[in-house]
Amino acid sequence: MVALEEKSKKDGARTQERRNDPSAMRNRLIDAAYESFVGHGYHATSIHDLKRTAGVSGGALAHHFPTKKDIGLSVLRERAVKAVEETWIAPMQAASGARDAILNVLGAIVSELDVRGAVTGCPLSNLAHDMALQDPEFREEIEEIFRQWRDAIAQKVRSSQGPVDKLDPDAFAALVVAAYSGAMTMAKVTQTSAPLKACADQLKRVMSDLSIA
Amino acid sequence: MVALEEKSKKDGARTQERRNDPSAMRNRLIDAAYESFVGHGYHATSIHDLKRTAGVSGGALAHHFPTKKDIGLSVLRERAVKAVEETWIAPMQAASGARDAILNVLGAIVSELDVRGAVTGCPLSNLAHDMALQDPEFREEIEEIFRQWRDAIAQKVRSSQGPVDKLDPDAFAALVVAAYSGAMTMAKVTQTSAPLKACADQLKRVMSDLSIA
DNA sequence: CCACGGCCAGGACGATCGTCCTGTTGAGTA
DNA sequence: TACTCAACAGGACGATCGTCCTGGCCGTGG
Repeated sequence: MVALEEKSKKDGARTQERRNDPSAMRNRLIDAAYESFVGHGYHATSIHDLKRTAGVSGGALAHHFPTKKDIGLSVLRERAVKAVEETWIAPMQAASGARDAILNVLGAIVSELDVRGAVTGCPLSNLAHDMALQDPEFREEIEEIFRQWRDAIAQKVRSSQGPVDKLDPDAFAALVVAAYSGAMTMAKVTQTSAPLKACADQLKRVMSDLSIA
Repeated sequence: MVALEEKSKKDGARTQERRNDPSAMRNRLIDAAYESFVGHGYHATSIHDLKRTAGVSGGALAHHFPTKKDIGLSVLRERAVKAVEETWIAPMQAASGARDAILNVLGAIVSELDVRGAVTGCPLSNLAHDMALQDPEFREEIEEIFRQWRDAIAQKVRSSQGPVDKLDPDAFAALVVAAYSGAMTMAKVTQTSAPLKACADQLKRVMSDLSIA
């Protein structure tokens, strides 16, 4: 360390095989951040944790994301919105009836929870809880994602029910999102899929009684 | 501080008017911790924040709560459990019918949100999200509180419905808790009581259709 | 009244926080 | 090939984290 510089001793353990690939580097960073923010929380995740799990240097991180808030916003805008889109919005739009679409999504998530051991909860809900009140920009971003989520469900409910039904599609969509989100919170706490199963069963019965196709 | 000791100069700005009152000191600490943990989150709250808001010294805090985890456990056991008890369990047990009890609680909370400007969300849900996976003891404690909460609702539903109804009280209680918890998450994100109102309306209709008294 | 132990003030401690700085290397451009 | 700047490595920086230590004060049992 003092005078014995061994920068290229043999060839072993080079510092890094550096190759400039900004977008890949950026994606590694956001992916690691999304996983950690969802799994452990925004505040519980340190910059050092991200550097370690993503395997990047401080310089690279600072180059792509000057502050932690920048990472948080990018996670919301480029990962959270996509997760909701793939898990909920796309299946809703693709399905023929609202009832089956909702129950299928819930069933798929129950299966997924049963396969893997741990339950980390609803990603968006997790992010919402410790990011929403942290910064107004966070809150607005999350609010928009929730809105699109509810709208996709409400839209399908609207097109699936008869013209004379006096059910409010928006309010019912809010109930579905709330029930799922809250059930995932309890699933996270109990580390089982039981709360989600119970809510899915109840929603099934409710939709039958409310004549939602 | 060196040689010029001015411990009783006139009488102004004494260090502290110390009076040993351990239980009051402890309560101030837990109250401040509960408020901050619920409002800003467990990880987002530092020990220094607690010392400042509660107005206690480091020595006092270390005496009553050696570690941050100790504060967290005490907040769960001595405040969170009581909050759920007062807000939900007691009203459920006191009411004659499950339907009115649930709708009254939801209505009261909506009014409360409208009175004050900000929405911090469901206290237990907030605590659950960034404490449950932090420590197994946290998780078990929160799980037990959720269980008591659901049981109180299920118990009232059971005693409010006819003997031939094939509704599962436990599953329906899970739906109520999940819907409320999730609605409060959205209310926190939108900073309005609208999501909670929507869910309350839907639950009202659902309970009518399910013949829950 | 005295001594003793619980109670509490204030600050030190190493670790780690988020950010920024310096220097080097990669890959286009001319 | 020579130049240039974005992309990256590695570490320094002050601030703050959670914890613990020293020492003085309070109230109670003897």
